[in-house]
Amino acid sequence: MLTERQQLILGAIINDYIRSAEPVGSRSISKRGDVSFSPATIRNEMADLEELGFLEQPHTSAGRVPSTRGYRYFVDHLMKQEAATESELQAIRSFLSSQMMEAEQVIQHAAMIISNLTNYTSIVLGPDSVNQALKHFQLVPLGGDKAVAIVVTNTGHVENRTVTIPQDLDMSDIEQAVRFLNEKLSGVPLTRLKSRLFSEAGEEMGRYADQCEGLLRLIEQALTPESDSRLFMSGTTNILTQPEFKDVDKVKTIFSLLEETPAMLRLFSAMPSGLQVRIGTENDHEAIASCSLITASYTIDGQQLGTIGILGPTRMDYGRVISLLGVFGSNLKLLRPGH
Amino acid sequence: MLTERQQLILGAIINDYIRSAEPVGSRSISKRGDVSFSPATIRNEMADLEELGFLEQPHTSAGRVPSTRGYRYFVDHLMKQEAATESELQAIRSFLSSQMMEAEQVIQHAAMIISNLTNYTSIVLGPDSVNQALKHFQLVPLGGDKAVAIVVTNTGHVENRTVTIPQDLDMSDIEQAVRFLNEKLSGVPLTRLKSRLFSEAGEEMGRYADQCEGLLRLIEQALTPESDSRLFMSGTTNILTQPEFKDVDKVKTIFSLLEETPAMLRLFSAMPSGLQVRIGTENDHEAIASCSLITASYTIDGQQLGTIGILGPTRMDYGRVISLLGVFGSNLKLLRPGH
DNA sequence: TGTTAGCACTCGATACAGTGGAGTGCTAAT
DNA sequence: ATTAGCACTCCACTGTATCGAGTGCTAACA
Repeated sequence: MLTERQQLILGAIINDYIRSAEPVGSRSISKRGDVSFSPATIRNEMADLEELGFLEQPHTSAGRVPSTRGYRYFVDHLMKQEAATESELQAIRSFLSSQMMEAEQVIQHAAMIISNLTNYTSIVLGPDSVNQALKHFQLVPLGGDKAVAIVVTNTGHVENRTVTIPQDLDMSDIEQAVRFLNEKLSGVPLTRLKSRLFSEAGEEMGRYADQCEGLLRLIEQALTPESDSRLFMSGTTNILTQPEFKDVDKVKTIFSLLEETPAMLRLFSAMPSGLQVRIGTENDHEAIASCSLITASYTIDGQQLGTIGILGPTRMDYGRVISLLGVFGSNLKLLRPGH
Repeated sequence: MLTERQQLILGAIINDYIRSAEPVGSRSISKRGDVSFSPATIRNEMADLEELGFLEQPHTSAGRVPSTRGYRYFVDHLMKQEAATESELQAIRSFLSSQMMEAEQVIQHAAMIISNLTNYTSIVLGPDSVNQALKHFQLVPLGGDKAVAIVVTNTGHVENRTVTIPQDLDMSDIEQAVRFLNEKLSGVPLTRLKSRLFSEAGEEMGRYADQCEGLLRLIEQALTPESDSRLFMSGTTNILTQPEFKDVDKVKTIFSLLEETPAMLRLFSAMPSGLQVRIGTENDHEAIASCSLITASYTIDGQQLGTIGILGPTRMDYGRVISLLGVFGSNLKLLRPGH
């Protein structure tokens, strides 16, 4: 529906704006090598593009700025993806295949690298509990009536919490229960863990005594995952380097959103899997109405493990970020989770 | 060395400035109930106080602002500590004695509360490895040649890292080694762990085979603690609400310091134990030359476990923060670490 | 008919002078 | 020793003028 020339001009404007962060005028577009029309012609097209909703004018005598719709069109049709240099991509890829660490850590480090390369903020959402299975469970007594409960999942993720042991429980009973758990529940998805715990326990119940009550509650408590541990961010201060955020108040609203774990989880759960771009007001959250969020889900052996997201101003370098995130698109060959 | 009246006036000025964040003039001091002198008299005293280095003047016709030295005198001699309400203190105290969680978590939550109450940033430095002993060590195989190494200390702190198992190692050998470790090294301070590992292993060496080489290196790797895990912060964005930090560049330098773990560790290690106040340029780090850092070490059963710090502008409410941190001064009755 | 040169116009950014007021330092009176 | 009075300083604010980048429109042009 846009003419060739309109596309050319729209693309030129957005590319310029991404670089300069300042409204771009007809003159500067005309001086570019790739658009060989006079400023007047370009002005006409700009007026049309504005009428169509792709551009906006901060005030009458200023240049044009892309609108959310403009960016959207750009991302969908115009953008060149080869904006990331091959050496950058190689650096991340080699890092991902280095196999030095646990999957989650590798992803987090990779996100950190991207955040450094792009000067945007990166957010990693760890594996959903649906996609993790119990690998190992352990209770380490700490003296007194406290113990540390440790849950290791098949992705190598370790979660721990301190629990209080009811006084009427015997240590040997607990040890037996833990051994039983590891035997029977290893490999069970975290989400099903509790129901399986109760059903399995029910069968054995007859044999063991009735203090199982307290024991069960203890274990249930120990198995409840903390939701914040799924979120990992890096480069949050990069936001401060972006010229559009030199106003402290804007920064504050964004930061408070980032700090609010449940809101972030909601935000991410609204993103479908695969590579996804949410531009400005397309995000349901007002605090980031002037930001864009690009997410990519990463999978290992076909199993969707989590999501990595890049948050930056709407004027963000979409091509670059998308090609960088593309590294995660193909099935990663990281530490293979035990089946 | 300061006269009674000078102290009164200095105190009044600093208290006013802490509230208003704006240079305070002789008139406003004179109008306060507690200082019954005319503006002229106060002006004279102010000029003297400035000459002595306790006050500063942003420009000729402005009011006075406390200098680092002024704050120092205030903290050492003038400040009233009862600035925190008893109900606030009680809230924290009851929280600390709730015994619901592991010591470290309790401290972190308490720090969070203080940070919310004061609108400053709180930083918790976890137990030094000198003060932690091994409680339990475990290797959980993950499939492939990876395993998660888990170290539990007597403070209930859990640390984990993923390690690669050399192919030539037998699983049963590893299990035996882990059992051996838990028997022989439980209770050994983390700092001595490695040397003890080698000495103990040396004795047993004769009996076991010579693949100990790889095994030892594996365990050594697993026992090396991550230094970042000792730092915990909350309320970092509170900095943005302080009027002195409406300049983004200042905020940026502070944030980058906060993100730089080693620098933060250095900063904290420069603070002696007990309650400590570092005002403005007294901090060795330029980035926080306009900030004050108040730290308190917390001890449990006489054992120094870590440090809690509050970072705010030099114009911070010292009395309030110090009295809030005072809660940690007395020996805490938290989860008692196993002896 | 599509393109472009020309021109009047708009409007933010910048610079500058003027004003008001908060605050000071000094002096003289109490 | 204290304070009232006063001249002085200097920032913050306001209004005005200017500049220039950029626009929209019209008329000429290929």
